[in-house]
Order: sequence, then C-alpha cells, then structure tokens
Amino acid sequence: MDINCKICSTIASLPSSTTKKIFNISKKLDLKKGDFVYQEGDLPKGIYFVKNGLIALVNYSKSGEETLLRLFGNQFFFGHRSLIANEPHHANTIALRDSTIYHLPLANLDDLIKTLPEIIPNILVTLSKELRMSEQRLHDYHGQRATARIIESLLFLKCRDNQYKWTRREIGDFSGTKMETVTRVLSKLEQEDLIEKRGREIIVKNEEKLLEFASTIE
Amino acid sequence: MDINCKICSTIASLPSSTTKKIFNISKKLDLKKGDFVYQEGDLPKGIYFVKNGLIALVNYSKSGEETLLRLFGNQFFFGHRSLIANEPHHANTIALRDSTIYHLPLANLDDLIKTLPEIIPNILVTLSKELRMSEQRLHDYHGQRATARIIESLLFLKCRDNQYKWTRREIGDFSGTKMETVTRVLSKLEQEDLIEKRGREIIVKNEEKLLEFASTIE
DNA sequence: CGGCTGCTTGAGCTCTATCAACCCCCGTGG
DNA sequence: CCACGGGGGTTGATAGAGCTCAAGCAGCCG
Repeated sequence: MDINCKICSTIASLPSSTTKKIFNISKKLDLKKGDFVYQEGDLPKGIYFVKNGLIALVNYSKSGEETLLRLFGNQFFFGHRSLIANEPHHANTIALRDSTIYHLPLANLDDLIKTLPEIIPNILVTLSKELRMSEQRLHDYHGQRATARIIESLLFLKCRDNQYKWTRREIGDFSGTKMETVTRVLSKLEQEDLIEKRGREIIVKNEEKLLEFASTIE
Repeated sequence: MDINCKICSTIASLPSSTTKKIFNISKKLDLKKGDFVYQEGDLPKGIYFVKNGLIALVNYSKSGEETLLRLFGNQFFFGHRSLIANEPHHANTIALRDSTIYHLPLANLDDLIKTLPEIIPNILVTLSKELRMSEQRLHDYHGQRATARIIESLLFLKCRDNQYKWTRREIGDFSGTKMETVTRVLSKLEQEDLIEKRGREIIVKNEEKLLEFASTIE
C-alpha cells in the first residue's frame, strides 16, 4: 500500500474507537465473490464498512459495458455518497472476492449526523479525495491516451489490492478501454522491460519508469 | 435553470441567514473575465462564494489541452474540495465573465468547522452531488459516443448559464472532444431539426428529443 | 474597412474497437 | 492420470470514430 500513490490515497483512516463503535452498532454481512450489496436505482439504506475483502462500485450501460468507478478495501466505507446526496444509488457495488462487511442502517444525512457525528470530518475528506480522483481520471480521458490510462489503472488497482489477480477485463473497465487493448499495451510494456507477465499475473518491474513512460505519451 | 436537469443539480441552496453571514465575514473580490482565482498547485486559502458571475474549474495538460471540470454560477461556492482534502488545488479557477465573488479565508477543515459549522451539511451534499456528476461523465467516456457527450454537455452548460455564449471550444473542453467535432455534431443536430444555429448562438429547439437522440446512440 | 476570433468544411490519418481464431492455464470428472 | 471444458488471454485483420492539419468563411469590434 503505497502512501505516495497519488490516486490511491482516497481514504482517511478512522480512529480505532470509532471503528469499534461502528462494528458494535452495525450488522455483519458475509459476502461471496460476485454478490451485490446494492444496485443502481436502489434507495440508500445506510453506510457499509469493509472489515475484510474487496468491493467494487461498478456502472453498467445498456450495452453491457462496465465501468469501474471506485474500489473499497479493508477499512473503507461506502454507500455514503448516495445517502448524503439523498439520491438513488447511481451504480452497483459488487464483491470482487469473499468479503465481510458491516451495515449501519441510516435513513438520511440527519440520521448519520445524529448517529455518528465523529465520522463527519472523515467523510468530508474522503468525498473530497474521491472527487479529485474522479476528476483526474476525467481529464485523462481527453485525447486518446489509452496507454497512459492503462498504466495508471494498473498501478492503482495493484495499490488497492496487491493480492487480487486483476483480469485484463477489469483493467479495461477501470481505464475505459477494451480487454484486447489492455493485452496489447501490456505486451508493449513487457517489451520495454517495464513489466513482466508471469502466467496471468502482471509484475511491475519499475514503477518509477512506468509512470514516467505514461507521462511521456500524449 | 431547469431543476430537472439531472446533471445540473449539484448545488444545495443555503439559507439566506447563512449567506448573509458569509458575506459579512468575507472579502469581496471583483474579477474581470479571464482572471484566475487560484491555479493548479496553489495551496488552498479558504472558500469562495459567487455573488454574481460564472467561474470555471479547468484543468490544463502540458499539451495545452483543457478540461472543464466544474462550473460555479450565482450562489455557488468553490475551493472547498482542496481545503477539506488538505491538498494543493488540482485545477485552476478562471472567471468566464466579469464576476463578483467573496473570499472567506480559512486554514483548513478544522478552521472551517469552527468558523461556519452550519454550512457542513450543505458541503457534504454538494460534494456528493459533484462526485456523482463526475462519475457519470466518467462512465460516458467509455466507448466512443462523442455525440451523446456533446449533447449532454450542451444542455448542462446552457443550464448553468443560459446567457453566456458558450463557444465550440468550451463545449469540446467539457465533453472531451475537439472543436471541429463539436461543429460537425452541431451541424448534424441542426439537420435533424433538434437545434438551430443563429449566428454563433445555439438554440435548443427540443430538449426532450435531444436527450432521446443522445440515448439512442451507442 | 481591416483584423481578430471563432466557426466551418474537407482530406487524410491514427488509434482503438470489433470480429474472429486460437492458445494457455486450470479445475473437474471419468 | 488423462480428457475435456471453459474462462481468460493473445494475436491478427479490418473498420470506423474522431483527431489533425489546412484552408477558407462569418460574425463582431475598433
């Protein structure tokens, strides 16, 4: 977990007294890989905390295209955005692997402020960082720089979960490209000796050079 | 100002007592068109309120490419994200036309909570909506749907400021396309009798049909 | 009127999606 | 232990969307 990873640091850690309180007043949920927590259009029912696992916020279009919007690993919370905005969920949350999460049922923002006031500053910071990250990605989409986006996505995903075996499809869903493009780019990067493919796994040989390579594109 | 514009509603209005207080403890700034309020990399110095005018949050890449990230019209505040995240500004704010804004100097989030606690719920809601909007745009970038993005951008920009004469370049900067593409798409839309070009101005003849047209793409 | 900025249009090119065939790895069951 | 099946990955050929470059036009201001 690289603290310096510019796009990775979207979480502000909670004091242990707060997490303890959260686990006390929440309901434990065991999820199998592929389980949905909520789906697009659902009304917000509270906030969820990841005790252990990996949850993805994913958007699907009619044509079946997926977009990986955010990822929640250990100690992350999610569901806060829709609850606060008082909007139906704009995307789906799905467990990428078996996970244990805690559900804190809340009706709305007032309820949140009443129940867990100590978390508000943390949520403010988290939302702010999530917004920056989203806008940075937005900027990256202008022009055609699939290679740069794929490199940054790869580093981000690895940063979020280094154990999980990210598929080419998932990297594509996050970077806004297709699986085949990811494959081609990875092959190019391997030729440049920046990464190494070991079976289906991708080994980043030189993160520095990789990022530099990404920045020299455009 | 269409309340139903799904991507336009990123502001929650403040009670007049709050705005009054804000104007009392802030410093008035008169901006000429093209003036910067802050630039990328600057450290946050507080929060800004738009009394009158139109401010854009813009990101530039080395190659000079611009991305319009957010827009702040009358009654909007900006600068909150970086202050709360305690990060240098990730983009520039520039006055699109002569504007009057108020600057409330603040050192950090604690300072904000101490000085103006009544605004916190509002900021939470605003950040949440800004995040949704950004992520919706992100999703729209997957695949090549320049036409749909241009239509939505056009409606959004008009929704934010109906007087201001948006240029093709600005529509491109917001939708992630080039000026020439915007021109071509607008010509196509005019042929479809969905809009009308009156000099440099763009008249939306049928917003409903326009959105429907956008959704039939992909 | 000139000049500037913004807009339009065309031709060509590049990048990436798409389609398709094939391979590799791994787990399962006979 | 091997056969087989399926999901993920690779690679090639092709097409199309949108960018780039370039030239010219239109609206607007001094």
